[in-house]
Amino acid sequence: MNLADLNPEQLKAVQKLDGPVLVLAGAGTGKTRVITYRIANLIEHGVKPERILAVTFTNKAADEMKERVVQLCGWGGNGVWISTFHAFALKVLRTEYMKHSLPWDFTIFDEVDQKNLMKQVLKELELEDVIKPRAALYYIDIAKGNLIDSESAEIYSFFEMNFSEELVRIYKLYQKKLRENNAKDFGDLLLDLVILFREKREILEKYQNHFQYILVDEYQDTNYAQYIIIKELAKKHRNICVVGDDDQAIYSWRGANIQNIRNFEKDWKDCAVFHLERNYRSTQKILDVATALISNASRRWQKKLWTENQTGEDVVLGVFEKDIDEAKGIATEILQLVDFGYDFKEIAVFYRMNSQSRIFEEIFRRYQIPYKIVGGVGFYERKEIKDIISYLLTIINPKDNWHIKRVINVPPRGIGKKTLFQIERIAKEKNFSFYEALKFCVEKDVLPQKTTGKIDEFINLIEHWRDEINNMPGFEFVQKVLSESGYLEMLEMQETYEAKERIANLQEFVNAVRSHHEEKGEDLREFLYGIALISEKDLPHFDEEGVTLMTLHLCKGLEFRAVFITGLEEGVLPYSDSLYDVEELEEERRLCYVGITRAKEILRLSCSKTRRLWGRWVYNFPSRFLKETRLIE
DNA sequence: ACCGAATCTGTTTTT
DNA sequence: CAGATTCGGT
Repeated sequence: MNLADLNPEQLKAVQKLDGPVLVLAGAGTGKTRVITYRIANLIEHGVKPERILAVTFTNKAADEMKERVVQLCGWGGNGVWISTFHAFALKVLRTEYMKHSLPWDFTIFDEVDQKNLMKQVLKELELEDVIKPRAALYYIDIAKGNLIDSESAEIYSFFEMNFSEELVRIYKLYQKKLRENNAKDFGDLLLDLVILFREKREILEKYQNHFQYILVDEYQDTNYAQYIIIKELAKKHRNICVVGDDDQAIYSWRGANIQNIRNFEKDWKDCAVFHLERNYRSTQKILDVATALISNASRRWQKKLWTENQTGEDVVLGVFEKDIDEAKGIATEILQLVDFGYDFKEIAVFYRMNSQSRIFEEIFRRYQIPYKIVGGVGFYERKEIKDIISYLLTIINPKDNWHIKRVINVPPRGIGKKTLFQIERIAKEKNFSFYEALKFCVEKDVLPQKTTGKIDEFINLIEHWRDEINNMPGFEFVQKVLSESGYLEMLEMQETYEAKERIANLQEFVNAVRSHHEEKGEDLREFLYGIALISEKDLPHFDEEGVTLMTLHLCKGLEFRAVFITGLEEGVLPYSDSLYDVEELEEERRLCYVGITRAKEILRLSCSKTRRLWGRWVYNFPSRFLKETRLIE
């Protein structure tokens, strides 16, 4: 580590090791550098790496941080606890549950699982016409983020709306079903950690004592639960350093509370505050546009970003007739940039919603521009991937009543709806797990002979895999399950383009298992138990050549030499639902600001007069943000 | 039990 | 427009 790499403000933030520290870091001001150097500095001052905790929001940020810390401090850097909030919570919950003989082997439900479960809940309560699964899940997630569990007294006043009674019932049944499936959702991870800390003081104290130094990245995006977790953990040593930028708060819809960072100075009275305002990333002209836009935001910390970088190219606005023209225009410009010596992977295209990516895919293929889409339908959300994961979870966890139902008839084994219903009934009556009920059916011969035979075959298959799982490396085992289950065969028979794609995806999954094993030393079990926390962003895109396509939300924390921000229209950016809500509009502006500040040299904004949205042609006005940046009128 | 066709529905952003 | 769901024929 060389402290000469830092500017005066950065240096101060890195050297003030003890006590609460707030670092207000504007976009591109070397935030990550401050965090990593701080960690390195702590270690140099004799702090044991394992007594430092650094929390981030995405796995990608965590991995990057880890890498840079190791670069700075060598092998010792590996000991630092660097992880996302959710991964941290998961790790503590598993460890402590195991120690206290609580069910530690729960699975984590992803969005699709959550929605399916919620559908069941609503059906059972006959509330399908009252509220949609998505909406119900949203309210529950917000409740969890505010530490309102389904049994607490405040729950009634928390849901203050005309269907709060129903919501409470929904919440309770949803939690009951999660428990029955030995599962937790994302919100539970944080909520249950707080509950654990509250119920077992000695556990909290153990972690309080253990972590001498705590760092939090993107603090402006923390929700109440995360805020409490950090506050409690830091109570003992009071060495807490948070880094953030209220101008880049874009997750309020997920329960993030911008006040957490705005109130930090009140929470920690004697805290030191450092402002990072020197931007190292963008040209002056890009910064001017960003500043012009964000100066329209209210109640912000006054920051004045400055740079000694070059003036740079003008920021250009492109106005197009149709969305397809926009895509073509951008494609043309990308090819020009490449002629100028830019590399495809130094260029990014941002948009508000995933659905906008389609048209770029189409045009880029036509123009022979290599591209990679980040996000969208996540790799781990694809049907075939969820299927193989379900097989594996069924194999390693006999109590899993959820995933086994997903795979029992995929490929078709002649075990249909009626049979399933019977088995569920038996499971409920006898208080068996689904798997136990299956075995029971075979032993007692309660079902038609034909079906019994089919079920027996399935059980034998599972048992066989359970015997074999420890006899070979994880990726080989996955391959084995794929072929012995008949899943691969089923796809191969289809001989369609789509089926081929699916087979390729499964192959990629096998590779992912292998690389996780080789790089992180994780065994198959660990990999599976954490899989719901892995996002598309972490897939090995690596040196893949190509223009990056992604949503504005995903671009935070990244930078590119050239950036295109598309769809700057009223109703798209800002998004239509936010047009009449001041707070939401502010967040849309910040979202746009985040996108702009990713650009190092070239920034192009664009809008289209009409575009096909949800199957219809819609006519939009240019975004108000364009006026605010003074690029029009 | 299975498959394909017809019909319905719901549309942001994500750990 | 695409995905999920339902329905009807085998």
